[in-house]
Amino acid sequence: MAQVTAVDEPLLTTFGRLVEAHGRLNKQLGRSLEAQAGIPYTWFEVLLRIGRSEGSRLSMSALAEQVVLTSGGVTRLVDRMIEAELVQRVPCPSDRRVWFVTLTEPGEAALSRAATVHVEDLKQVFRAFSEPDLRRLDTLLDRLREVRLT
Amino acid sequence: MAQVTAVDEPLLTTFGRLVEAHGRLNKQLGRSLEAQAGIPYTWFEVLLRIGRSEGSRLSMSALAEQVVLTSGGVTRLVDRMIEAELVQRVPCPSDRRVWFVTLTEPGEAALSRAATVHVEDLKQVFRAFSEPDLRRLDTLLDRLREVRLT
DNA sequence: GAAGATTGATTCGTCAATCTTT
DNA sequence: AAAGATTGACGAATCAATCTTC
Repeated sequence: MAQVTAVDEPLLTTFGRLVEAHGRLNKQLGRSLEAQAGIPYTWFEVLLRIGRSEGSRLSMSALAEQVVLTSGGVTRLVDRMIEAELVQRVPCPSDRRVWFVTLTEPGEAALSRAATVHVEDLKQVFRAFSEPDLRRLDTLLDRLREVRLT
Repeated sequence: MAQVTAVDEPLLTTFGRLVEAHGRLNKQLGRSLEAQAGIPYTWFEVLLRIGRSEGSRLSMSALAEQVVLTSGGVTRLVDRMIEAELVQRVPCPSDRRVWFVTLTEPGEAALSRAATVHVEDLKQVFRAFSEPDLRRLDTLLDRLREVRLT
């Protein structure tokens, strides 16, 4: 009879599948987006998060929180996107430590184009998933993304 | 009446949640693993994949496929782990282009320790999830990780 | 010539330290 | 002193080119 260790725990496999699913999809969808819309997936995330936010603007730290990067990482990411003229830095009038990031005109256009491309890809990815399955997955992931390790 | 664009597509949100859930959990669990077991999550993945494989060995390319990295990325990853004496490169007798990676004695020990730590963390993460929910999530992720974009 | 693996150049994000504003 | 943001030094993965073996 084989010894049972932590290595056999099913939770390990479930989490491994999350990592693998993310890795594979991110790679494939990222390539497709880059090829068809000309921007990396990270940029798309930034454009989308800003586009969906209250007042269409996000502070650097709010953006970092949403895209799950460090503040230093976001500073550099936004630098590159400003270089590409897709976003702008706008000073916050009430707190001079804060910078807002907003979309430029070409930024909005890029968001719209990239979203169209990405949605088509996602339809393919989820082709074989039923509506109830999709809703279940969405709900489970929504709960999962809120989890904090104490 | 607001205009409906691709930006409003629910699939976009579902995939965004996958990315966010992965990002958050990976960051937290990675820190915990590094702090308590002394190895990065990527190393744990490598150890686990090898430990679970037929004959407890994997070729470089099989490893790359499983951990979703490029072959160049895996070469460097394995280099670091050899440096730390957790794995070994073993030549394939029947095909001299191929190198197998196997666990060393300390590698097996590290796998076992890290798995224990990681499983405890995962129990916390999934604390609020019922057994049926866990099974559903596992099944959905398993299907998702197989998807290939045509 | 194709497959497996490695290497050089580059890119992107992290960490820790720093600067400014509150 | 704490919070928001940026910077220098560094680590880890990618891509494209290369080498070896099939």
